[in-house]
Amino acid sequence: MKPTMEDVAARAGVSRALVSLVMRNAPNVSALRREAVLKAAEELGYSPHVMARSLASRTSTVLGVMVNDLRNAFFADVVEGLDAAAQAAGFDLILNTGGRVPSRESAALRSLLSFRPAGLILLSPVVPASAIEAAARQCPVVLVSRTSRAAGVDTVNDDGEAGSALAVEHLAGLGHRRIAHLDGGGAAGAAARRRGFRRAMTAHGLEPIVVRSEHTDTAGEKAVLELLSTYDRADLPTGLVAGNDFNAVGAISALEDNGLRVPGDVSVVGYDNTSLASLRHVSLTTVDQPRTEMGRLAFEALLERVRGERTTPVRHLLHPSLVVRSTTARR
Amino acid sequence: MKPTMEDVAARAGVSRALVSLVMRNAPNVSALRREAVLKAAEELGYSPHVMARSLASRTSTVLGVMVNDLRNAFFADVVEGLDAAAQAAGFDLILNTGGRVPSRESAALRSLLSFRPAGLILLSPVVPASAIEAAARQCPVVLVSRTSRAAGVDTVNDDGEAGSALAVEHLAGLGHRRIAHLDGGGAAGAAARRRGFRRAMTAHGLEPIVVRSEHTDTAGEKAVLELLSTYDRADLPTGLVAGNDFNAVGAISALEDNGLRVPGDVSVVGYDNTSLASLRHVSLTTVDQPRTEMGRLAFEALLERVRGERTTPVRHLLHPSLVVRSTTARR
DNA sequence: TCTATTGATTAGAGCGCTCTAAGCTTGTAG
DNA sequence: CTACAAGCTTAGAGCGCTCTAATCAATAGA
Repeated sequence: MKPTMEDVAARAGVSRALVSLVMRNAPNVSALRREAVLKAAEELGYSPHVMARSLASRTSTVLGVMVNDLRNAFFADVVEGLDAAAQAAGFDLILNTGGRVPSRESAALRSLLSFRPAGLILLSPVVPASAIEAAARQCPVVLVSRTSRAAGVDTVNDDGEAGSALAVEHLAGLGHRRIAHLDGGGAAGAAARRRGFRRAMTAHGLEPIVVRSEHTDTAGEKAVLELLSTYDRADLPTGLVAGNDFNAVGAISALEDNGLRVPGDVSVVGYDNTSLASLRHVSLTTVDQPRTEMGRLAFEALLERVRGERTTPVRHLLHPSLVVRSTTARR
Repeated sequence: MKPTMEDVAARAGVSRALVSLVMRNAPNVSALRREAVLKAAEELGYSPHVMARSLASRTSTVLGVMVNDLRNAFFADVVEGLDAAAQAAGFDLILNTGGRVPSRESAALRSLLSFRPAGLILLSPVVPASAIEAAARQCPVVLVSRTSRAAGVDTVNDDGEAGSALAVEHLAGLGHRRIAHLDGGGAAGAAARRRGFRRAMTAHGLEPIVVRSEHTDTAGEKAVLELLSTYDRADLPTGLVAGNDFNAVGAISALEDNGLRVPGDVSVVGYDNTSLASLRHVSLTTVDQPRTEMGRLAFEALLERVRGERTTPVRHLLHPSLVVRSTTARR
């Protein structure tokens, strides 16, 4: 059995309360006793029991994190940022996945709440807003990649509209006029990207072409085939703004299979700046969001709430940036 | 403030102990009272306080998980498998990263242990064996992608030797005689893969060629350039067993840049079967480990220990399989 | 009718800690 | 010599729950 505070106290010849003070390194403990306690703790291999501490102090150092899919590199990066910030501030993460299934997410949420966490960070949850608001009544909640109007909920999002606009501006700047967007459908963030594309295109006096697709490489291929069948070669869009990197890579494959060179004939821009994009073999021009930073900001927002420094909601909208590589060229 | 068991008891007109029984759905509670308690709990939005429960029952439903890098898709997959199994069995994960830095990992370990978890699962930790054994004295420990001789420690590893052998046999079967391995150096699992390569080659009466490399795409490129500079075109290896998928993709880029076609002139096999490998654009023949399964097995091993069903260590060595795609062809 | 017996319920101690209020030393001033 | 801070230390209640042992009601057996 692990030693308890009582054991340490006995060995150091002091009271349990004093051990407690030393462990929380409170002031007003004489150096003599402090040393003695530390020595005893060391010898016994004592370390405080977080749960007991949490119960007694009515405070929590636990943050509940729900991520719908860890395999998605985006979330993994956010969690990394989150973890780094949390660890530095002495918080622990309890992690759950909901798999983008509302019922499973609800269960995951309940499970997290039963820890009475200091706060909750939900990465792109699909549960109804009412469930989020209910959770927010128990502890501060930060949403990543999802919006909310609730007062107890902070949000951290990347500006998908701005990202698409960046891509459009890049292509337009290179002289492209016929530019198509491979739309991500119902995927997270797809709507904003589509909106941004439309807006930027009309702002440049260009006709927005939107092809329905998905955030996968096979869908990217299919979308290109559809373009090829609806347009004459001469009228084919010369610029493609893909829904994400996978989608872009699929599109590139299909283009090359059909004798079109990238970026010689068609320029392609991805979205997400995944590790895939940076491979020399792929070398995809793409839009990058500050993912780790998003995790850090989410934690920071939570911390402010936990500390009671802020009660009004904050809505972070992070600026994406364009990473120019080898799949885009002057028209 | 969240309602407590006392509140529910008061509302249902029963004792706190009865509420406790209902919450743990113990037998020997009359349907009448059970209903009343459940109703009261529902109305108050009550859910048990896991930490208090854990403290009182002297049991834990928390599993500590340390992963050195979540961005690595391998670990993310393992954690997914772990999480699914744990959730199904009513366990919660508390997650930490150690970043492959021994000192940070030790801190992470300490932090996990302060939760008095039911068990610990360490993914490819770099802390010294003594630290792992110390942890194992406090609770069962399962190691993933790392071996141990300690009696209190179970291990789950993929058979890297077998994986490399699979790749060699595939290439040899296609008629290749000059086969080189792009070695992963000190990366996790690299040693086993190298060993397996050597062994399989000599078993086939072939001369093993090993080029020092790393688990990145740029290192893959460099390794190929090195091969090109040391061999005449006619003597160049016709088969490459890369350290991992990224490495393989880098190698392919370099080969194509130098006028060699894949798989026309050179066949390339990757390792890990990452999402990258399955992209049609890449379509890499590669070795797949059952990653999610590894997570599941790790949890299962832990559960057996927690339940006291087993006290002798178990060493899982999982069989990889070959996924044949388009980067390998008959010589 | 009385006592076992069984099943349902509850009182109360205790898990390992925190925290308030009280107690004990000193040292210094009156 | 007494009074009184100021600085350390500790007693003890309590966090929300579990669990043992005791209580109580109801039924069965003699």
